[in-house]
Amino acid sequence: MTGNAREAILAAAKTAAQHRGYNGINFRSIGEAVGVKNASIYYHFASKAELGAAVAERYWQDTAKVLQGIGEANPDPLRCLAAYPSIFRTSLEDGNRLCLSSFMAAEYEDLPEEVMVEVKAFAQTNVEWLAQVLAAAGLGSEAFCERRARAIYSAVAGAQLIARTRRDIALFDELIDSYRDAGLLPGMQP
Amino acid sequence: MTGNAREAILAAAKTAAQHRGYNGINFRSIGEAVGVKNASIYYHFASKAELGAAVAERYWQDTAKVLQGIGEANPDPLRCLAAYPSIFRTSLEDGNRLCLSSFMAAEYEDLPEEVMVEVKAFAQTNVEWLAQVLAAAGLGSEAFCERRARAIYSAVAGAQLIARTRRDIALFDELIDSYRDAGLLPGMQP
DNA sequence: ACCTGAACACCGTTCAAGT
DNA sequence: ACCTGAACACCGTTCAAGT
Repeated sequence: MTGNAREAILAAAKTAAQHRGYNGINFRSIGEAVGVKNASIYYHFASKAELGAAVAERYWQDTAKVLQGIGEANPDPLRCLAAYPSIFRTSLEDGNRLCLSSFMAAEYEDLPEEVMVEVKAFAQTNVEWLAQVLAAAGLGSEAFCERRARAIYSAVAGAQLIARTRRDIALFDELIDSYRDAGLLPGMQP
Repeated sequence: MTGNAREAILAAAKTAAQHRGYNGINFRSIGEAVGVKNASIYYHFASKAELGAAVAERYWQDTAKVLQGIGEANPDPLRCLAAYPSIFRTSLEDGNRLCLSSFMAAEYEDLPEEVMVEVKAFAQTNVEWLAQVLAAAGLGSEAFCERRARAIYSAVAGAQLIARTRRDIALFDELIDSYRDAGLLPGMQP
């Protein structure tokens, strides 16, 4: 049963971070949600920075699993690429949340180094997965695929950011379609 | 001479917001920078929300002027489009700052409605300018140009967000080049 | 092993008071 | 007309103390 409160704190902090970013992680609110006093959180996490890093770490690890699942469910690399934006779309669907990484990218001046490390790991996970799938689709050299992977990742993150501002999932879909029409994303509807 | 302290407060708040977002606007720090006590700021701005909205409003108005300048300096619409990303690049050059709008898009759950209105005006200004230039370049129907304008804006904003995280302007340039190679941005080096 | 109350310096905000 | 000091509730954090 050990780690039960720790898990609950982590879950509450993740929800808060996805809605309001690192700055939105509030020890008193989390304590309330979990059923402990805010001082108790320090028994489980040495600081807000450590809690934030733990949230971000788990976040990119979860995303890595989802990406792996997409790869396994879609033997055709072009289908994988078509499914990729759904990760970002899901966040918007689910309470108009922003990708944790984009959030923290915006906040980064206030971000402790240990949190930043995990944010970078998230981007790295996405880019590596995309580069690999682009290569499997035979779309170009290794260097080209990595370059294009970075472009896709940043464009999709931008689409999520903008769509969120308008609370408009249809706008997100339109932006992704435009990327596809323009040739940034390899063609094919999901 | 009236409005002198008001201007100084606005300038200090703008700098803070460009580095740390709306949450980074700190009345005590701004008071110190301006040479007044934090309570005095309330004489000029009724609340942090009003100050934030004033900062965001001036920000999109300044950007509108820069866009107009690009249009006047480049009779060729394709040259205008090639110059567009420079607006976002300049922020990164100048202290690795993020476009105020992207910042506030990330923070938006905490953003007072009056600030949000100005953030949307910034996006609108960019998209309208882009759509007009795309149309002038004869790149398609009005509907197509507006759609593509939104895609360019969100992709460039995403590139700035990601490049900022790595404190790497070269990455920003590479992403923009990739967008151009892929066909999202009409071709031609700036 | 896990939690708490009380305190700290810091924040936005208010307000009565000063010039 | 413009500014201030003192107070408020709120934050992250610490720490001695409880079970």
